[in-house]
Amino acid sequence: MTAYKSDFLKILSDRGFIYQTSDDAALDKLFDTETVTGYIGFDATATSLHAGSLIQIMMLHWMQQTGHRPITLMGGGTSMIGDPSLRDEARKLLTPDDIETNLVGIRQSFSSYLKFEEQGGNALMVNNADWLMDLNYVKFLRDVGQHFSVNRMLSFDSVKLRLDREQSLSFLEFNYMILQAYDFVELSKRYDCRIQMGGSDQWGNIINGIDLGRRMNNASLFALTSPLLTTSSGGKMGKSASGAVWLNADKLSVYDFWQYWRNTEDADVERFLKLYTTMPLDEIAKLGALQGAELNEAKKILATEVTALLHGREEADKASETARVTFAEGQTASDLPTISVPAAELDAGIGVLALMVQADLAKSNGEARRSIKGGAVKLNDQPVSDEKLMVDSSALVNDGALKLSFGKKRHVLVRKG
RNA sequence: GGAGGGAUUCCCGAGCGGUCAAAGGGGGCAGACUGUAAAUCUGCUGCAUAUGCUUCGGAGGUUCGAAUCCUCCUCCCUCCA
Repeated sequence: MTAYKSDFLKILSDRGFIYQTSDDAALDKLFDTETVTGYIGFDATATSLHAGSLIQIMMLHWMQQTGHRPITLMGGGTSMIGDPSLRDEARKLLTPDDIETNLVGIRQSFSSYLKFEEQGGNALMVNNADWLMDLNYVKFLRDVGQHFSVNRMLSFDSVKLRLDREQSLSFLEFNYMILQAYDFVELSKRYDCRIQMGGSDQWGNIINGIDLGRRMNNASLFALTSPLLTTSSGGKMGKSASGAVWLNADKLSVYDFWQYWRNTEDADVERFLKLYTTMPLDEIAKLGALQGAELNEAKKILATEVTALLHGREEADKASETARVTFAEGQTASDLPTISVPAAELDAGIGVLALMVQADLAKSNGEARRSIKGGAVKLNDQPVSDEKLMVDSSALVNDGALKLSFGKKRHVLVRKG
């Protein structure tokens, strides 16, 4: 890596965000001398983003921190079509209303990292539905389609892999890269957006946008991609016990979010500190140098810092304290994720299996039953061996709550509600 | 348009009339060991439960009995036009 002069690229490079750029020198100069507008595209297929998108979000964050203007492009238009790659028959298409709801949810987590206009910042959130939905097919083909060579499109990895593996590739999907390229050009026209960032798998698509921009408007556009993140043992980022690591608190409690980062593998701690926190690099180096069990301290800091960025310092500290009480002292902390069971139901007694499901510790009675057989379930720290066990109000020992545990790490408090 | 091949549980992939809720691997979860880590080993991995129910692209049919055979449909792939 060359030594960058611009603050933005220097930080990104030092912290491990950069995989590839389209023109190192020119890009560096651009960021060093101008206020640059850049964007990253996101799906609008769920009401929340998850940890897998966090690296992209952090890039935008740094962009704004170093004086530039980040744009989050929501794929409202492309989400309308639905991703054809998953071939389980006709996935339910998202309605405009669904997408609108999703955008609201997603915006919520973005605002932890970026300052939008109403927060006194210059960040923008735009939706590609604004220009994609009204395209005229013939006009589009003439204006845009003429610039694409199918020969070349076929040579892109995303396409080639599919063809080589004899998997089907719909025409619709084939067109995604064109739409994405068009997005870039449209943004450059509307907002003078100069750079598109994304994961390294997006390289081909971004390059297409650059070419298209040059051909249509003689614009000079840039690409920057980040490495595709996996954990050291090869797992995908953003997955955990209960599924995706959602950013919105209503989909994943702050405590569980904290726990996700707390359980980072040793080998990933330093890398993650650089990518997902804003801590100074020299401090990170110190933490990363810790060995063996001491590394656990670094993991706690990682968890708290990442959580603080998203949910605020106060919430992060609370999660950290809850974890300390739970694990270090073996006590029952009152801030563990909590569910309420109607008083009448609890007085009458409820089966453990049902309770497990209600607490979201099992997806079905069957799964709960199996976990009990496997010795994974504890009630108030006492192993549960009888799947028919009835739980009633007498189990509320800790301050009006009972603690239901699945494995060593997942605990839920049950209260009468 | 012609000829052939294929669609299996989260993924890959066996099965080719009963012993199939369906081999094996991956992934995921739990247990043991640890440091709330990794690696390793073990167990679990359709739903409900006391021998019940719903699964093998879809709809019918043959049979005591079908993921397995037949018919039609849908989608995919390869070769030829």
